[in-house]
Amino acid sequence: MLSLSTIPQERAAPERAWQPQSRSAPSTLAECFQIAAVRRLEPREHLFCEGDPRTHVYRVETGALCLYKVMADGRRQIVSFALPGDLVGLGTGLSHMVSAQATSPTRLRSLATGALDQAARQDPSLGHKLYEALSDDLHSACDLILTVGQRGAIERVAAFLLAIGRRSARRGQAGSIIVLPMTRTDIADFLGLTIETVSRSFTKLKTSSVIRLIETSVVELVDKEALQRLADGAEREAA
Amino acid sequence: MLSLSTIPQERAAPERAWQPQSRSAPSTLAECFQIAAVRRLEPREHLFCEGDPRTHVYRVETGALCLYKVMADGRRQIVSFALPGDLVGLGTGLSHMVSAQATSPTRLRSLATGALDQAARQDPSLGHKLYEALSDDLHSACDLILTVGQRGAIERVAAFLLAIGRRSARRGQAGSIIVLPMTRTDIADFLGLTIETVSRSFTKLKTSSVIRLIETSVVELVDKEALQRLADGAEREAA
DNA sequence: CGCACCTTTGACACTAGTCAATTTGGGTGG
DNA sequence: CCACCCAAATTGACTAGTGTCAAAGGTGCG
Repeated sequence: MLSLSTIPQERAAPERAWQPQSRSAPSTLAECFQIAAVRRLEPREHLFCEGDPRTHVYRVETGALCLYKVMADGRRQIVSFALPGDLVGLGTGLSHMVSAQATSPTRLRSLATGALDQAARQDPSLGHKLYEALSDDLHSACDLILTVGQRGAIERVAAFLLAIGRRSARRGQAGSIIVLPMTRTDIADFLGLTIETVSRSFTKLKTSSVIRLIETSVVELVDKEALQRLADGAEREAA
Repeated sequence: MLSLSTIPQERAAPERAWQPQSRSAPSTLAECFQIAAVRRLEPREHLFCEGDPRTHVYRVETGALCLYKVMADGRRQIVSFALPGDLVGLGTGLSHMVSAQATSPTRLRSLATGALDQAARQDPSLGHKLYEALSDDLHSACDLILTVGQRGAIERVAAFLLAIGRRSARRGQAGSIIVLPMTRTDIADFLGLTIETVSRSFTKLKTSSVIRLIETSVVELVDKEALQRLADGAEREAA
């Protein structure tokens, strides 16, 4: 990460795209996005839908998006949550393979795929950064496959809370209090459960004093070790 | 990653690695692997385990691998099957994020990551191919998340058979007869089901004449449209 | 203040998991 | 060639964990 001290901050409305502040082409990912246009989304507003042409790559500044797929009969599976710092829209297809919708008020920056590709051609290390970001996405996807394929309801919720906790920690939010910038429905569609089961799982974790519900979307992870044990499936007769 | 210009040969078969047929550095992915060392794996033999240092990238020639993660208590989730033509071991981490095990007699070629990275630096289009392969893996992972998170047992098996069918078609195996180079246990661990449930689902599909079991691992997809409807969740009161 | 929407809680149904027995298939040795 | 053996697959009976349906709180906004 580089110093953000001198970065031109965008303010509210006009959101001009960029002014060529220096003649040198941007070479780092951070520099690319510093000159990128800002966009705001209201909760439930879509950034793009599955099948739409893939025109831009986005970086979440604040708020959160969910990336999801839907089946013909309406069942929805959220494949990942994009939180501040995350890139959205990577990949090589001509069209998006998932839909992207804000789950809370969200600010993000957008960069035309063409511009990014060109910058990557000029600077291979930038290309590597994109490769790395995609690799991280795949890593997260594998973790979710494990969770959804093997864990029971409480295990899934425990794993989810720990994962969100780790991500906020990596963004500097120390401490054991985490904010969930999404509804129970979103969590359910992410974990492959129903809202009722998610709600019941929260209640059980609360009752057993492993977590504390400060608000419905603000959770204190009181006992992370216990949460980890639950996520790993203690409570079984061991294998 | 260091340069392993003299690629480590696996013992066993003669299978000489390469004869420098031309002095020009290989530039396409296919060329890179044509000069790569061959390796053979027996069923159940591991190529690498989760956490092992990531030293090589592999391409499956014949046979099949499963890539999986295991939980502390032994539950296993297969994250993908690598079939002929597929690349294994991509990504940027220092160590593998999954284990890789042959599910049938398998022949593959291995390329040191350092050599591949170097080749990619010389030819950006090769780097793009790797990026594309990783993007495809992510795409497949998302499909599996949808399957495991939202579909019922028969829906999962139907979707699995169709996916395998599409993949063999892409490799030139036309027709509706597919070979499953893995056990029922592997299929179960891939779909997040038990072997009993997988077996019962096969039986139901067979009974309703949607598939025909030529051998336990050779299936004829008699009615692909019906299979697709099943995978999409017809049989529900529509949403 | 009251209306929506989200969340929580309860009662019941049903899918898939568990446990157990049987059948099938492939390989080995007499 | 056949008998046997082991592993994998199938089938059955029963159970547990989630989903479904329904209703009752909470919370925020107009």
